[in-house]
Amino acid sequence: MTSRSYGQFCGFARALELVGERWTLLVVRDLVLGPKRFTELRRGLPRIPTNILSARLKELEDAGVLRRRVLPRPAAGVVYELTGYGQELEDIVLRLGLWGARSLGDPRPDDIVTTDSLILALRATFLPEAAGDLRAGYQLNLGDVVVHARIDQGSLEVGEGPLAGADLVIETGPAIRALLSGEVSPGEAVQTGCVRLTGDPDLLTRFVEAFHIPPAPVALPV
Amino acid sequence: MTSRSYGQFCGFARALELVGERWTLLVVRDLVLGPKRFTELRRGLPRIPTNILSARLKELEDAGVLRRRVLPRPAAGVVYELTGYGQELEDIVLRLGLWGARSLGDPRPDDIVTTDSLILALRATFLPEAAGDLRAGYQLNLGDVVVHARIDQGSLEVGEGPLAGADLVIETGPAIRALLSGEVSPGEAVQTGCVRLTGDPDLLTRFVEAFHIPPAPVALPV
DNA sequence: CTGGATCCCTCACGATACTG
DNA sequence: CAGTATCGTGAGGGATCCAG
Repeated sequence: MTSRSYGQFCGFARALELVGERWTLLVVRDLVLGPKRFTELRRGLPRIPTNILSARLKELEDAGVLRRRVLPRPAAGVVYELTGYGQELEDIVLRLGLWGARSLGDPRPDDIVTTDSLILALRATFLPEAAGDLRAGYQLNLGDVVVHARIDQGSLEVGEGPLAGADLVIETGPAIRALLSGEVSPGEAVQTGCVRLTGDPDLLTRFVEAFHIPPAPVALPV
Repeated sequence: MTSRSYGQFCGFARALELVGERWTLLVVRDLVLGPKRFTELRRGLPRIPTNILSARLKELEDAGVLRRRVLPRPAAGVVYELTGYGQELEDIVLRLGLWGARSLGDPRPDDIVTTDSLILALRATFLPEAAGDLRAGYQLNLGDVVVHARIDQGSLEVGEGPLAGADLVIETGPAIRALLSGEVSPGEAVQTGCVRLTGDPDLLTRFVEAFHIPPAPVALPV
């Protein structure tokens, strides 16, 4: 146990002791969007060994970051949900995600995209001021992950699944990153075929204004 | 190498791949305050094995977070300094530090306090609005770590070492945490002797208003 | 003296299998 | 569905050594 301590009386070191281990913050990331079952967490973190997930959940519970809740009937089972203390990590997770997105090159062969990470990414990249008075409903299909976003005068609501009556449906792939970072313009993206639209094409321009990843710091090796 | 990947095409997972390993963010923390030599970093992280420090520095350099710079004469040697990209972690580090400070109980037997972590802690806990129109110079002695802070109408400047002509010198120990979190009032702290003052005692009240740790979320086990 | 590299040992992590 | 049990491996820990 003592091996995990950094030996410093320091809030930051303490934070790393609580949530700094491998996988831990990814569990928090997925719980930011609401309570989840063990199996749902596994689905969002396909590479995590179940014993590690068990261990992380216990550690986070001990740390006061999440709460294990036994559901009453009829939905019997167990869910894990962030405590108030855990929820305060949301802003940090979003910021760190935005920071990391700038180093995100192209996906490696086995990289996956999860619904939760995409929803978080949209929330992290959203710029209310840049959205201006935009008022539109988008559906975003990234591979087989489908999410939707409703923008209404600087407010954003993102959710899982399709959006009936979306003003624009965007079908794309990993190119989404280059699009949001400005490396590829909306026009180019459509022309090269890495983005397909159904609906008003002008709304794509508004989309990339509203959701933005700052330019990559440098060209990075794989 | 592949073992370090989380297998997700996600900015947040990418961030954890870059700076999520053990010790990594503590290195960043110490570099936030300026370029440092290998040996200075060791001093701030007494428990880090030198091979791990070497490895982390290389990884951070590859990640574009820091730069290795060979100093010209007369101060020959090598310093490590954050790149612009690395500097953008400062705000995240401060926030995470403040979050973790709320779970900081009493120091464990071998816990140390470093100058850098104390300076960062003051910057993280500073509330410009709460400082109001305060204008004062403080010297804070925590054990044998000595730092000083100058507050001037919402602006803060913190540095290492004593402050000649300080309006108040605060000598204390781990009790500083309970003081900043409001668990102990300034009056109690002075009366119980866990804080000793030299200068205007009323300035201690202004101090704990200006630097504040939100209350602990729950009582936590050691 | 700074700035590491090298060695070995250990334990946490990770993969797989299995259970209430 | 929600985990526990088992076990191998590799990253971390700690001491030591070396080059400029």
